[in-house]
Amino acid sequence: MIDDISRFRRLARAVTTQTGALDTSFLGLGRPLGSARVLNAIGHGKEDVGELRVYLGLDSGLMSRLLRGLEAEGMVETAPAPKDARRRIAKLTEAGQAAFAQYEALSDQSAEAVLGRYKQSEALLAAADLIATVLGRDRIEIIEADPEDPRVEHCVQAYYDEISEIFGVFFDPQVSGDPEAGSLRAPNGTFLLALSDGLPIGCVAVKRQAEGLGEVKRMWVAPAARGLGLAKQLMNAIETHAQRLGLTTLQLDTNGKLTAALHLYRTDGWVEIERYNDNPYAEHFFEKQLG
Amino acid sequence: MIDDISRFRRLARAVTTQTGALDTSFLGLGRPLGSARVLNAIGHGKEDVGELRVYLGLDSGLMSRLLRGLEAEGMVETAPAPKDARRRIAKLTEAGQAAFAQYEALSDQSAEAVLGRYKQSEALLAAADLIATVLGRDRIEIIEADPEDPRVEHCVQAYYDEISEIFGVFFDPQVSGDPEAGSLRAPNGTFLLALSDGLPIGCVAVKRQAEGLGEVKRMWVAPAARGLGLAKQLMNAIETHAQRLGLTTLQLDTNGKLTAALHLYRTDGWVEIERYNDNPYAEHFFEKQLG
DNA sequence: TAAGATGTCTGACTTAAGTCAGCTATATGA
DNA sequence: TCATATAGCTGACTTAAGTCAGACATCTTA
Repeated sequence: MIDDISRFRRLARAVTTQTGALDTSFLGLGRPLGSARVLNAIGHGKEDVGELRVYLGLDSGLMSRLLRGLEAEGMVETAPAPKDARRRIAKLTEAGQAAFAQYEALSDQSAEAVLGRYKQSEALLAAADLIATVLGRDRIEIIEADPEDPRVEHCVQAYYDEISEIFGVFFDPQVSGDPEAGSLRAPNGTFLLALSDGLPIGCVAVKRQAEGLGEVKRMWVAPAARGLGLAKQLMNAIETHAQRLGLTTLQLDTNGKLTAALHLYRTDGWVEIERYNDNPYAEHFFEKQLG
Repeated sequence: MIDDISRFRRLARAVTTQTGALDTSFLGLGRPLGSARVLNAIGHGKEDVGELRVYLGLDSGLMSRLLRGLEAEGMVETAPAPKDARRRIAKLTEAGQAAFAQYEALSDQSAEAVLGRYKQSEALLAAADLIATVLGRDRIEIIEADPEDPRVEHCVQAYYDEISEIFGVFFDPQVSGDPEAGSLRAPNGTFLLALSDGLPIGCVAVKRQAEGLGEVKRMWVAPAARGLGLAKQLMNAIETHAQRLGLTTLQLDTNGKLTAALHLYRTDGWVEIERYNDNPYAEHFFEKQLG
């Protein structure tokens, strides 16, 4: 009755009821659900026909017909892909974008209706982030991003907020942007961002300090994504990128209060070394040889 | 990009992807989704054909045909309702129950797969409860239940755990059951239980103290259901039931630490009165005239 | 008890969704 | 450059899903 699995299945029912209602309302716009799904997927940036097919799980014949229908309606235009003329790229026309905007507005309304009627919506959103991230853990992507990308800035801001909180000191997030931004992009470094269905949930950066020597910085995982092994994934990814930048040794500093981080470094091939900088908040220093 | 509505919509996508996968796996059992839905709804206790139709949102013709199909398969038997021979009641046969059990096993497996791969599953479950309850707020039902119903006991246990926590004292939940159980059922009182899609999320009881005088007890709302106005709904419901029991005045005691409760009573027609018992944890005493 | 309402069923549809074999154009690699 | 693989398209299907009008039995109420 009140066992864990029932509790969790209840979530699926609740969301499905809600989303089912949305699907039905999608029909109100007069287009069958199949075409509506295709139109929305294109609107969300899935433009390659093959990718669309996989994403929507459709047969190639059906896909083709649905696209043909949307073309006849004037919602979509397709053209061969420049690099491979067998593949086709679908794009929304202006009318298509307008239709897509209508669907988006419907979805937003339904989300807003729930959020607006609940007072502690930050708690609700945190719960939503957690569940969406756990469910989507197999679809987390780690991408290279510019330090001035707003999604990176969101993570860096959260990172500074958090260490300010932990150390009871105010770390200036340099509202004008990360002062080290320049050294955190190629060829002197790189910034990696973890995305779960578009939401930034973690980051890590590396910065070249000397010939062959790099320092790992800005390691952060969103609260909703902790416990999924994302930190380890990020570290693996940054090591790979560091090697590509020609780095052979990595260093990093951290603080004893960050126990999860300490544990990760100690079990992931890092060796504790002597203090190598004068960062007053750093207590532990690590090094790892790559390759 | 990271606005509240996108964050919330992301949840719907994540759960739909997950549940969509389940729907597809339902097809693996060789029955079209429509019949599978009907079979599952019957298995979950929706036996009245009319209720089934509303619940699944189907046309009466389609409903009838799907039932006929399941009957032909030997999964379902229908019979006229005893009280109204126009209505029909559908029941699973033994074969039907076996098929239903297969679907349940599939659903459990998929929930278990997610839960099992996440360490802090209590956090995940709490988040799931919160979201499911908020989404299902319009479908919360308040029912009369026996004080020894396991769902009531679950709430009472949680109630005692919580006040033990708040007052730093151990309140004995009387493992053998609520000692006042007898006085919390008709004709001397009643116990109300709030259910959200089957999950108990709150309770309240009333107990006759004298001719026309009742006392409200065991008022509790689950953490996941706070902020939805459920306490007020429960109070309204218990007042109605108290009137039916012939009570004209209600009393209750509470503690200053329970600020939300205090605020509710003060704004819901209750008048603060003198201490009327020797409960050492009670600091405030209220009374309300009914009718 | 007759008139109207209700709940379900059936037949005759329409539409959407999905499948499959075979076609064409393009790319790839020995 | 020729065989083979790949991506998408088309025609000819099947199946599922949904709609609608009317039939019938049963209940309700004036």
